[in-house]
Amino acid sequence: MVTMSEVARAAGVSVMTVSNVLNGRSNVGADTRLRVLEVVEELGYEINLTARRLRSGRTGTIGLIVPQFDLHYYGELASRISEALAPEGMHLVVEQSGASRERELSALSLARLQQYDGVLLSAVGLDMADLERIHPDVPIVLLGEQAVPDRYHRVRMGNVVGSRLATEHLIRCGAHRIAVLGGKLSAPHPEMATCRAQGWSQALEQAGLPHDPGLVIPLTTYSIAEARAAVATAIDGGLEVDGMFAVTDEVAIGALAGLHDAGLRVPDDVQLAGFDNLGISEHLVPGLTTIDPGHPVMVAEALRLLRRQLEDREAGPEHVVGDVSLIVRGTTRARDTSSPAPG
Amino acid sequence: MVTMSEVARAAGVSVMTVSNVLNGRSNVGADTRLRVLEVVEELGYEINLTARRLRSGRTGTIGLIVPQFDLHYYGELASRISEALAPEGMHLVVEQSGASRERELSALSLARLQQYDGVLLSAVGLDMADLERIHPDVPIVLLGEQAVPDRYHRVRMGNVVGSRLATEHLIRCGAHRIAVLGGKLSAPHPEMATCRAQGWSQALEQAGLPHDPGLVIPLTTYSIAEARAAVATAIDGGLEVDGMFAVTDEVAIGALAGLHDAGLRVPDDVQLAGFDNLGISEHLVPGLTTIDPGHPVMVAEALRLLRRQLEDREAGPEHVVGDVSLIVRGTTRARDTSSPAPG
DNA sequence: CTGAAAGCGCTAACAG
DNA sequence: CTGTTAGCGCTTTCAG
Repeated sequence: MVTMSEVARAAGVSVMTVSNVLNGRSNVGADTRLRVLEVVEELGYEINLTARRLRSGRTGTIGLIVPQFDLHYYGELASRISEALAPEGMHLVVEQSGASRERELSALSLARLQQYDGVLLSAVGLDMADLERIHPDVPIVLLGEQAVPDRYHRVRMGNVVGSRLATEHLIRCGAHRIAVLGGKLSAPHPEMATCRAQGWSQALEQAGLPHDPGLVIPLTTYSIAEARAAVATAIDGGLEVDGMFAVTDEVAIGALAGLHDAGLRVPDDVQLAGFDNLGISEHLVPGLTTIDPGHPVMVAEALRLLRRQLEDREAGPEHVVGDVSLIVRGTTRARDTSSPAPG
Repeated sequence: MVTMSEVARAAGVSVMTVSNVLNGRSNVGADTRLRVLEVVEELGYEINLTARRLRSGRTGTIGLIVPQFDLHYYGELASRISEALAPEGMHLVVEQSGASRERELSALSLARLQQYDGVLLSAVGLDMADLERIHPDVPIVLLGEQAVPDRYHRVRMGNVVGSRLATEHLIRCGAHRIAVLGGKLSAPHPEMATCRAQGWSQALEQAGLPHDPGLVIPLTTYSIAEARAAVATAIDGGLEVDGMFAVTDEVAIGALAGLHDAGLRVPDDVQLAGFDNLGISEHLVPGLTTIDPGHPVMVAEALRLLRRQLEDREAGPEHVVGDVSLIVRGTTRARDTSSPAPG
């Protein structure tokens, strides 16, 4: 393990000069700089980031904490953020909180947070009280829908609007009985499933269509497998629908399989719309009609909020809501002109 | 920011005693321990992991470096490893190397590697020479197919066997002209695409079927979108096949869409098999016939090799190859008994 | 069972 | 432009 002082000795300079060279500071002569770099190369020296961090407090690393690596949404999110950070010379590391409150709390321990210059937190298990208790001195931006104390910076999607858009589209295309897959009518605090169910019920209400609890197919993990089983079971159990709004594309994929299991065709028997516009959604057969939450903007905003806090620790919290748009594909029919469009 | 010495002072003990309590060492009296813990709680003290790391060298963290977060295979891998590590009190952080050689090399800089107790590296852009040059003093386990210097510990899938199995199954089910999507017939060093193409050609050769370069549909990113376009283009360009072996499930998903674009039905016109058995593959419509690489065993082996090195830095390198198995689903037809099964 | 001293490798602050 | 001094917060080592 080569240290900086060994480099300094070999180059005949002080450690400070080596440090200055390595940090690109301009207070080093050109020839000295060159000699130092040669020795660095020669000895194969690499800086000890841990020591630098202990001394300087900066880490050069942003942490992203997500509930599960294997939900496609989070993989895409991580990928986007990582690419956006690279040009700024920062790098991203991703941790999985495992969706359990306990592990999420442990991921959020001050000890772990301190390892990052900033943290993007896509929490699901934490509630208001947990977040209230935490007083990190690391900039944090919350991604997602849970209710959070005002002092947190936060970026979230236009859940209600998007869900209403998707449901309205199903209605325009002729669906009259529309289930919500993964929806939740009430919860102690707003969360993704309740926000999206709200948009669904708003659209149905406005169109004078039923939106009773019988049309809600609840889910707990939002996995493809669970969604598939839930849909097949619901249909086999007598649920009659001609449309379905899935709260995420991930569960819409499960719905596609579950409807097929139940002997129903999409979009002929049941039309389907999702939310998230995953990369894969375009390439399903049929392509999934869905809501695009404007991923690039969301990522850019999240990083902007982080940078603001990095530059000014006292920056007042901002609360950004993304713009959504409807993406029409094959799981919904061409607009049914025989039935009057509402609104 | 509360420090250990503040806790010590408040508890009326030395920092060493606080350290001993926090590390669960047994050389502290029960009452002292209790008092320390009370003060820790009271002051909201949390250990500074950076300082601990600088002094002790241990980090409690394993790093996983993958080319891309948004390929489903890596998301699933990361999720599995993270869950397997949690019970051991270690935790996983994942980095994206971005598939470019440059960023992969930067992820592999000693500086970055030193931040982990061990590293699981799923490299793609690195070649033999790069890996030869690196002499990390952190335990590393390579996951994947690239040729690596002997001194590296390594876990890989049964690529050739699996691909042969998949192709043989297509043949048994009546396919005669079988393309390989994403295959590569030659490369400077073995890699996933060449290994899997090799299994494909072995099966065809043995059955006396064609396996000429015209049946190879090359890919560069192995993304769904690229695969879809490549398949549609190949078919539109006159490629006539009744079977297709996709080197990954990810590209098989693209093939499903591309074949549909080209007006071909799966499995009626073209049968399809993939490799990886992703979580989603079971839930496609039709379900994807694929090769299961035995994920749990691969993960367990990778962690075993890591532990071995952690316990004994001089542990001789091991080279593990996983067992594969064929998973038959709807993208292949029931066995075609009218055509003689080969072999 | 508890404590004092030393130092991990680096950088901030200042002196020359 | 370069060097010296001090110390980040912890754990190792050794002494009581």
